Amino acid sequence: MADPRGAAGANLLFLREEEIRLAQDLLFFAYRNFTAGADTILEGLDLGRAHHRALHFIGRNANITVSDLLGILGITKQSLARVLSTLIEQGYVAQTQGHIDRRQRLLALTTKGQALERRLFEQQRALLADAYRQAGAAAVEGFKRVLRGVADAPPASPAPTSLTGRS
Amino acid sequence: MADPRGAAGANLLFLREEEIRLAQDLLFFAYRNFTAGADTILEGLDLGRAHHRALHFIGRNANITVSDLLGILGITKQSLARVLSTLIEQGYVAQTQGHIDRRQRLLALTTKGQALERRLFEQQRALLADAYRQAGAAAVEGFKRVLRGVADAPPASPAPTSLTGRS
DNA sequence: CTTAACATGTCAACAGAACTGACCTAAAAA
DNA sequence: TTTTTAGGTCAGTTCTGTTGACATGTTAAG
Repeated sequence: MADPRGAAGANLLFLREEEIRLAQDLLFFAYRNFTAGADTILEGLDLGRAHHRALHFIGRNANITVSDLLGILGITKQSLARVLSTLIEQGYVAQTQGHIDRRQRLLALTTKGQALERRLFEQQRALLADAYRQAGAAAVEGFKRVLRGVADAPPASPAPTSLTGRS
Repeated sequence: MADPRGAAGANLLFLREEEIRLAQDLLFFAYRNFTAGADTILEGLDLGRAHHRALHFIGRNANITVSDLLGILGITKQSLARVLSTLIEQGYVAQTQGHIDRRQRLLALTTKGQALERRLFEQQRALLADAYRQAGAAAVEGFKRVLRGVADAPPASPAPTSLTGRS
């Protein structure tokens, strides 16, 4: 679909580029705003965003294994260990041994953990619900469609800096 | 949760909540995917995501002042200084004194800086363009509408930890 | 003209969250 | 029985953010 020379093509290209740059801006500011509220709550508890992420995904996947959680978060087990040990020490998360495979430590939120997770959730829910209301149902559908496309994209094509495309 | 009669209401509430939680997931994975490609490029240059952000906003605002950039990034000047000094040392960014107010140091990308910024941009452009294409123009409009709502939201309402059950 | 406010830079110390590398235990699989 | 897997832990490093204190020009106000 190359649109060689012609001011129309160049203009379209420009619009496209400006459109993408706008999206970059929006993603940056939106993501920051999205996390800011929860961060404020966490501060008062001596927890950080990493704790929130663990809490969130344990909440969404009760009795998840450590390695599955590692896979979702995309961090090393040493990084997770620090976060997880705080959450367990302070009673937000409980571990139980797997019955089928007793090497596994299944993770789940305690009542206290559920309460905190809900408090953090409500903060983000309020923000998103407002945005959803203002944008309308159709926009929300589009929002999710595009976001899903970005989230499910392949793991970054090789930077076209060299010609050695293969291995 | 008490489900006082009418399962319909509770069900709607459930759907709403699941919808929001899904959006939390999507935002997390999308944002990570979105930044991953650029991060890979930056690694090879001994630069980090913070450098990318500075590069991006200087590119979008030629001759921006330091304090305006600080305002956009939302970090301290000490944090920016570290990042900025690397970018200047390595010739990605140039400073010029303001003519109206000679205290100001106006920031702009050098040719080398523009080249790097473009390379990083292309990586993200490819990702977004694919998602846009698959989702369709209408979805893109909705995407931007919702995102703008989140980005422009007020700076986090006071955590409703008290009993003020809201308005 | 002096003084206060402002724009910017810088030194030092510290925290959060990621990383690598090495090594350990217990349980499951081969 | 040997090897692999799930998980834990110690130690050190990097990046990016934070405070606090202070220095240097420059502009604006008295």
